[in-house]
Amino acid sequence: MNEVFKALSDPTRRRILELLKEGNRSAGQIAEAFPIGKPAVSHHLALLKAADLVQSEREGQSIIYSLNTTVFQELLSWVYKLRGTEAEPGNAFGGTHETR
Amino acid sequence: MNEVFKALSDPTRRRILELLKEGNRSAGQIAEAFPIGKPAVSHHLALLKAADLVQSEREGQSIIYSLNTTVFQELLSWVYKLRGTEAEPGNAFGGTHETR
DNA sequence: TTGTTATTTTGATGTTTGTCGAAATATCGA
DNA sequence: TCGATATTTCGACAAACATCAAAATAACAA
Repeated sequence: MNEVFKALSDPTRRRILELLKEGNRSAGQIAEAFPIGKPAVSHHLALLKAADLVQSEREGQSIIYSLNTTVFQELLSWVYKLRGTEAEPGNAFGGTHETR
Repeated sequence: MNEVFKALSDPTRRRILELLKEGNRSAGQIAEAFPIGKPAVSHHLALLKAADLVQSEREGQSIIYSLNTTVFQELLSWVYKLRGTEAEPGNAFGGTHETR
């Protein structure tokens, strides 16, 4: 979980996630969207992958990155615990464990 | 918002938040709960305060810290946007804007 | 195999960060 | 005011981090 928060602490990495939200992208396409070099982006992607926030799959010469939304649930749980009100919905219909 | 993520990227600061969830504490009480010195804890508290994650109020010689849960809502919104399913509940009864 | 494209790894550099001890600031009680 | 307690600020330092240019790796095409 520490890796997740560390990964989210950098603005570039958060914008990479927001970009991947729009659709899967190759490492090169992601790099083009930022004013930093490809090695730097590659490094950010490695950190995001280590945190399990993204997945990667080779497709020919390219490597396609995509969001891995499963980890976001853990993140949400952590925030909910702090906030006190234990809503923590898994979907739009209500909580997974109501607290009353 | 960047300050929030930066603040959450350190394990000690996250544990401070979890400690304050149990109840308000003075800076000294917080420092006692961690194996690092008081100046370090004071620094962490300053970052948490700059991120608006905690509030502080002087009470005699002590300064009492408490959670400021309002910022967590922004944090939740950010995660929800990424996750795709726009549930984003403000309470236990459902979303603030259903997406269908 | 040779050359081209896509991506990562390496080595180096400047910046930021977490921590410390010591000093400074603030409040209270005698 | 003086002394004790509580907290923060200062100055310094080592570790971690983001970035770069250059080299290395991997897949494809000719």
